[in-house]
Amino acid sequence: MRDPATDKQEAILRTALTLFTERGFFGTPTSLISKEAGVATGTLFFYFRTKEELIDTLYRRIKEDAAAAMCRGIEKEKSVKAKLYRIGLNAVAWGTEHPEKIKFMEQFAHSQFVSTTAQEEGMSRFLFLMDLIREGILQGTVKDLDPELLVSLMASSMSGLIAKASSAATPSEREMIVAQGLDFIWDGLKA
Amino acid sequence: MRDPATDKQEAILRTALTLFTERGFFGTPTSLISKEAGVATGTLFFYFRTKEELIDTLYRRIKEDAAAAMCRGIEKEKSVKAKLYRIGLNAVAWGTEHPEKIKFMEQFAHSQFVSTTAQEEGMSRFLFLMDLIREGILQGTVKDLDPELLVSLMASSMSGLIAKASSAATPSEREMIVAQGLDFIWDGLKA
Amino acid sequence: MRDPATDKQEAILRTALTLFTERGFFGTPTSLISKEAGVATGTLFFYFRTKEELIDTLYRRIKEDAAAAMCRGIEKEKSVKAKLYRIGLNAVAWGTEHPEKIKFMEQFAHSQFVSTTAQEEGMSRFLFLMDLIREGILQGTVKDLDPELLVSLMASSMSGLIAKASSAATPSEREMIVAQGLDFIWDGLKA
Amino acid sequence: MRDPATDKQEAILRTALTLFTERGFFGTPTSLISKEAGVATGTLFFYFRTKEELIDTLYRRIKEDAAAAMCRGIEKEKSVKAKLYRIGLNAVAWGTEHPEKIKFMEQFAHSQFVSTTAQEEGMSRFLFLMDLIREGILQGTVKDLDPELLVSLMASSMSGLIAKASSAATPSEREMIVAQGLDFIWDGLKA
DNA sequence: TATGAATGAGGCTTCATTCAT
DNA sequence: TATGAATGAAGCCTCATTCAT
Repeated sequence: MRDPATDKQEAILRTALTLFTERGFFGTPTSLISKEAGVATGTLFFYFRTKEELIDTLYRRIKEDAAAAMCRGIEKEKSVKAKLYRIGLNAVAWGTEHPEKIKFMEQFAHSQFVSTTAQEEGMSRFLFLMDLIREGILQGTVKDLDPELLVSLMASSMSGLIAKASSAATPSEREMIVAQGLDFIWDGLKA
Repeated sequence: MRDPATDKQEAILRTALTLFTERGFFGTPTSLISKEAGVATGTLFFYFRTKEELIDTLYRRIKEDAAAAMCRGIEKEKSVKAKLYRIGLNAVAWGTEHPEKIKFMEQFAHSQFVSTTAQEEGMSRFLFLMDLIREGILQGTVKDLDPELLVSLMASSMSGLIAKASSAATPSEREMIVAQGLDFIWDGLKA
Repeated sequence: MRDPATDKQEAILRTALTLFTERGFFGTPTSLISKEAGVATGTLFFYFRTKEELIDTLYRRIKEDAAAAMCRGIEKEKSVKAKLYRIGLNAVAWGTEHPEKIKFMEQFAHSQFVSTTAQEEGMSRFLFLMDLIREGILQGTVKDLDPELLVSLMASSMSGLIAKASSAATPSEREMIVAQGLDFIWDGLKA
Repeated sequence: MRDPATDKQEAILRTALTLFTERGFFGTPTSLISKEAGVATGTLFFYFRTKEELIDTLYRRIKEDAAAAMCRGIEKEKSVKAKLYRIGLNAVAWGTEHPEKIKFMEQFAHSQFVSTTAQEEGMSRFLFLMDLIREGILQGTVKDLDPELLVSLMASSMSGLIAKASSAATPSEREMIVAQGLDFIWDGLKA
């Protein structure tokens, strides 16, 4: 069923993600990636022309994955508030399930190393958040401020919340942290 | 008048900060730092045994600087809310005045490259924030939640706010962003 | 016909031996070795992870070579005395034919630089000498002293003899030196 | 009573000897020597213009010391054999008392690093050995061979003997080793 | 005499990338 | 597609030596 060629590419991406989060972009030689992935050095460069391209590809995949995860079930919610809570819950769930991906994204965002094209492109995937905020403003449930500012504040608090939630000792403790954190954010947003 | 020995060390630190924020830790060879600082290669390693030690030293300096800047004038404020606003204003002011330092700190925080000793040590400088939140809880003006969580949420939103404020086109626009951002944070915190 | 990969490794070893004996371990940069061997810098480190590993490998090869050379034809000799003479002749012949190898071994033996693992391991190759001495003692033709002491004395005189023989002007002079040197050693050993 | 200046020079020489034998010439930076000797980096280069000059000076001192030690009491002995035994005993005694000096000499002798001037010059101090051998030949007690060869054989066996004697567990064991070793050498030399 | 900050050439090694097979 | 030997530029760091004080 599987294309064996694609399998190698996938193995490289999977291994790269693990190693990058464990050792950083610069602490991870491409030779190590190929060794751990069980392919030859040349194979990596057959699928990705440069190390940077490998990193970019990884970035796009993860961003896509994150966006998809956050939207899940959002259409079932009615109010803007409920939708934002759903997004928050999804985000935290995804973040705690894939801590390597979160770590990768953060490393990527703060590395001067990488081409900014991928960085900007990725932003577009979160435009639905902006739309949601705008909707809330129109309805009068969200503060009538610059939507960009609100999205930015929301996103940054969310990233702090995910970090905190990931370090929770038990699932129930995590749930409480998430609930309180989402309240913080909503109280900050609401009109 | 100046101690010439100290001058060279300072020149290295100053140059390193600029280059690290422009090109990243790994994009900045030590040879470039010494050249730009106007000293010999060996001189850098006379003052800092390794590149890592240079980065750590820079980190500690900046953290210290940031903590001092944030506390400025805090004793004049009476209420917890006023104190938090003052801290917020200070933080944003410092961040927009020293964008390289902000950039450096973020890069440092997300780099697997660097020893975590400096990282943990740095945290201790911000314990006063925790104390302030605790005071607010006791007074009933702040939500009665885990203070660590609140500090974490506050700090992360603040970092988003600083980024937004730094990109403001005019001072008056910046002021507005800051005011709105601090309202967001306070509304999230308040009981 | 030749494995081209092995050829490069051999070229490196051959060049390294020459340069090490001419200029010493520390007077020979790895960059010079690779240049003279006609390979890239990286190639040397592809075959030998460190300079030390290169030196160790060279040491083991030479030790092996020496041991093999010394044993040559020994089985044809009957008496212990004849065997010892044969070994002595072999040793001197090998030493004068490969002065670089002798020089390398001496430099290696007296360099704190190098791992002692290779050093000890090498000793095992000369256990047959000990056995021969023991046999002579049992037969009553060799002094009944600690065999280790006798081997040690024999080996050290032999190294002096090789040095002297190598500096002989003519082959016939060399033969005479060797004959006299072996007499010295045998007279020292015999009961 | 002591010239304080001379004290520093002596401290440097003493420290250098220790460090050189422990870590090798190349494993011992001059900076470490000065630090351990308790002087400034510049001071070392005030007394010795280069590192090489320091090593050479050390070499000459030790060679002188060794020659003096070996001759001790030789005039009391009558026969050539007795004199050679006395020299042998002296040599072993000196060698086991000053293992660092032996180690230093060997390292020096096999290092391409160092100027050969000092090396050759040092040889002259042992001409008395040659004279002694010549005397033995004239008397008919020593083999009538090239005296240079005999001295060379004797010297090299002696160095093996010293190594063996130094590793003796008890003084009485050492004495036995030395007696047997000197017998080996004399039996090799005698007519 | 003595100091130690400063120098800079040079050493070892790494690693992204290529290319013949 | 896949391999892995080979490349060589470039990085970090060492250390003998100098010189102003």
